[in-house]
Amino acid sequence: MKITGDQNLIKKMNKTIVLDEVVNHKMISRAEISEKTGLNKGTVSTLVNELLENHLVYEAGPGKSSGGRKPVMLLFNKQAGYAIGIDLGVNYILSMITDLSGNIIVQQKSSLHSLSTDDVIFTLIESIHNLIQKAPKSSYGIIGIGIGVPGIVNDKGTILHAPNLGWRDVQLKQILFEEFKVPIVIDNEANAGALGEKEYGIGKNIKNIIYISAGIGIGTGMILTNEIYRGYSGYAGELGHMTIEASGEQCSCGNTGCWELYASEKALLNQNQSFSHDEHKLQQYVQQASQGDQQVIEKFNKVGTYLGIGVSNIINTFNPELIIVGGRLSTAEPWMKDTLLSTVEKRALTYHRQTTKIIFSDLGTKSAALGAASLAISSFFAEHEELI
Amino acid sequence: MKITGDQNLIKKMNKTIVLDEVVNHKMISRAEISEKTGLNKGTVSTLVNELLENHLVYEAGPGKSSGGRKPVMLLFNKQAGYAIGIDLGVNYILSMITDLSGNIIVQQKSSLHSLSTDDVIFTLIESIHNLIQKAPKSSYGIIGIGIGVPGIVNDKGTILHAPNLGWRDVQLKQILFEEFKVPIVIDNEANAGALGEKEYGIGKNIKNIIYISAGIGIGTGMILTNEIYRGYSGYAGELGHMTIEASGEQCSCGNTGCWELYASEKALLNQNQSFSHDEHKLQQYVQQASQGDQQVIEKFNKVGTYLGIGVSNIINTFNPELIIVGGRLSTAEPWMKDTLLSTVEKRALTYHRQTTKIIFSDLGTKSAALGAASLAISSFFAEHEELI
DNA sequence: GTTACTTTGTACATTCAATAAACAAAGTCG
DNA sequence: CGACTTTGTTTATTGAATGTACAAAGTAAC
Repeated sequence: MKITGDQNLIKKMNKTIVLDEVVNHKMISRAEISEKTGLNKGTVSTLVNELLENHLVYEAGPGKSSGGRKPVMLLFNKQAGYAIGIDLGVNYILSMITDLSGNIIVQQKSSLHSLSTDDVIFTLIESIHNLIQKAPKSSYGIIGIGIGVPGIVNDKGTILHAPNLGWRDVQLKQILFEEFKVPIVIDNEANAGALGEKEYGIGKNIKNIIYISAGIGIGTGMILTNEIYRGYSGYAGELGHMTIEASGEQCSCGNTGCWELYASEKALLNQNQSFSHDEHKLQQYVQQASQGDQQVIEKFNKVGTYLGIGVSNIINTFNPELIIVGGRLSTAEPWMKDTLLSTVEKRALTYHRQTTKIIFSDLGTKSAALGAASLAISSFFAEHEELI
Repeated sequence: MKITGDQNLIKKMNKTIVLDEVVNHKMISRAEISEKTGLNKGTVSTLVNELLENHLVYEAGPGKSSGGRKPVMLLFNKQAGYAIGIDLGVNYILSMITDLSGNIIVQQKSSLHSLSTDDVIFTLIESIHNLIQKAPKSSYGIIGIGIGVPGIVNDKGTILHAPNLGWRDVQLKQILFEEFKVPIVIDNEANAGALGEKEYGIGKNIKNIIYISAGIGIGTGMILTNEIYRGYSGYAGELGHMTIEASGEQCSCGNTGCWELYASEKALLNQNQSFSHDEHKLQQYVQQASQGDQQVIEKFNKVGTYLGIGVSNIINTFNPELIIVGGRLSTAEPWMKDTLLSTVEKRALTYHRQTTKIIFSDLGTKSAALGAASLAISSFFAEHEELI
C-alpha cells in the first residue's frame, strides 16, 4: 500500500520545516519563520507551540526590534537529549557524546591491541558505559548509539564482513541493544564519515558529495541528492576495490589492480596483508615527511597520484559538487594534494572537473564518529514522529 | 522558500497515486483502487471523476462481479496524446511516435551520411515533421518531443560536447522549439536508454539500475532510488572514461586507459579515432562471428572480458539490483556474455555480485528512443499539473 | 511626552480535502 | 424470491492551513 496524503502528513511536513528553520538559525522568531517558509503566521504559531511542549524548542526572551514589537526568539533545544557516536577503527575506538546539534560534549579514544571480536566488543561496551555515565541529564536522555565500522553491514546491523578486522557475521546491533536497551544504528564507517561531513563539516547544504575514507583500505560514502546512497542491499560504495589497473597487483579480494592497493596505507606499507600492520607506521611516515625525508615524500606523492586516478573516475561517474578526502591517510595532505590535483587535471573530463571541488576533510578523524552520532539522532526523530 | 504542505499538495499526491494505479493495471474499478491505496472510497470517486473530465481516464463498461454489484472498469486513456521519441545516433536517427503508455505507433529510421550540424538537424527536423503528420488525432495532440543524444547536455538543452558527432555547443532545444513550438526535452542517450528500460523494458519496478550503452563509446545511465541520477551539473555517468588500466592506451579525452578503449566498438575497430568509422563494420563482425569466424569471436570475447571489468566496478560502486548492457554492441551478446560474466565472477566482491542481475537489453536498439519519449511524457505531466 | 506608524503574535471565521457512515443501485446465490 | 454482497455516491464531520482582524509592544518624529 502506498503512502497516501492526509492532513497529518501535511502537519508533519510543515512542523519539520519549522523545526529545521529553528535548528538552522541560532535564533529565530515566529514571524521570521513565517516569512522564510511562506507558512501563515498562525500556522507557525501553532506548530511552534507544539514544539515548545515537546521541549525541542525553547523561548530565549525578546530579540531586537526593527521598528515594532520585539520578537520572541526561539532556539533549538539541543540539550533535549544526547547521542553517542563511535568510530570503530582497525586499531582504535573513537567514541563521543554529542548534543542534538552534533556538538561534542565528551570524547575519548581507546587503543585496540587485539582484534578478536570478544576483546573489541568488551572494550566497546566499556567505552559506552563510561560515556553514558558522563552524559548530562536531559529530557530524553541517551537517545541512541551510532557506530561506524570498517566493513559491510546489512540492514539488521550485522557486520557481514570486515576484512581489516578479520570479522565475519558479527551481530553487533543485537549485542549492543541487549546491553544498553537504547536504539543502535550500525553503518559503514565511510557512510558515517560522509554524513558527518554533510551534517557538521564542509558538506553542509551540498547535495552530492563523495567522501573517500582512506586508511588501511579505501571506503567511500556517497551522498547523492542529499541522501546516503546504499544500493540494493546496502553494500554500495566499495570503490576501494574498483579496478584501476586491470593487469595490476593481486588484491586479497580476488581482483587485481584494485584502487586501494595503490592509494591507501597498503601502498605505503608495501604489503598486501591487512592484518599485520603497525598502528604507528603512518604517523611515523608523516613525521619523516614533515622533516623532509625525500624518500617518504615521494611515497606520498605517488599515493596522491593514484588517489587522483580514483578521484577522476569518481568525477566522471558522479559529477559531484564535492569530493572529500578523509580518513587517517588524509593527515598526509601536504605531500599528496599537488599530485592528486594534477592527476585529476590530466585525467578527468574537462566539463566535469570544472564543477567539482576537491578538499581534504576538515573534521579530520572525527567525521565518522560525528556521522554515527547523527545517524542516531536521525533515527531518534524518525522513531518519534509524535515529537515532531 | 521551501515547499510547504497544504491541501492542494495532498490532492495532487493522491490524484497521482490514483492515476498511477489506473496506468499500472489494464483495468481497475474505483473500489479496487480504494482497497489498494487505502484511500477512502469517496475520495477515490472524487479524484477519478476529475481524471475523467480531463480525458486521462475513461470508463469501459461493467467488469466481472464477485458477488455484488458489477464494478465500472476504468482505463488509462493512453490515446489522450502522443509523444515523439528520438535516438540521435552517430550514423542514424531512430524516431518514433508513442502513445502515453509508450506503445510505438509509428517508427522510422534515417541514415546519416554527414555529421555536420546543419545536415543532421535538417534530417532530424524532416523526420519529426514526417512523424507529426502521421500522428493520430487526440485530446492533447503532440505533447512533446524527447531526444537522446550521444553527448553531454546541459539543463538548457544545449549539447555542450558530442565527441562522436564532432559537435560543440549546439542549442538543439532552442532550434527545435522554434520549429515545432511544442515542449522539447534533450538528454544524454544513455540516460534515455536507462529510462526506456525502466519504464517499458526489463527494469520495471526496479529502484537501482545501471544501463550501459555500448556503441562507438560507452555511456551510462544511472537510475538510483527510482530517479535518473544526473549529478551536480547534469554530466554524471561518463563511465566510458573511467580508468581501468592506469598505464594503458591514450584516449582522445586526454586520459589513458579509459574503459571504452577496451570495451566498445573502438576496441573492435582497433583504432582510437571516433569519426572515421564505418556504420556497417559492427554488423559485418556480428555476421562473421555467427558464421563461426574464430578470429572475430575472439575479438568479441575480449571485449566481453573488458566489459566485465567495468561491470565489476559498477557492482562494487553501486550495488545495483540490475545492470543492463545495451547499445549497438549488445547485438554481439552471444560472444561476449560468457567472458563478461566470468570476469565479474572473478573480479566483483562476493557479497555484491550475488545480488546484482546482469542482462543484455531486451528493448534492443529502441530503448533510447522510448526513453526519450517517456521524458517528453513526464515533462508534459509535470508542466500540466492542473490535469492531475 | 504624545501621536502615528511598525512589527509580533494570537484569535476566529472560512476553505478545502479526506474520512466515516449511511444509502441507493445493481449484482449473486441458495 | 429473499438475503446477502459489492459498488459507488452522498452527507456530515474532522482537521489543517489561510486570511483578516486585533491586541500587545515596540519605534520614531514632532
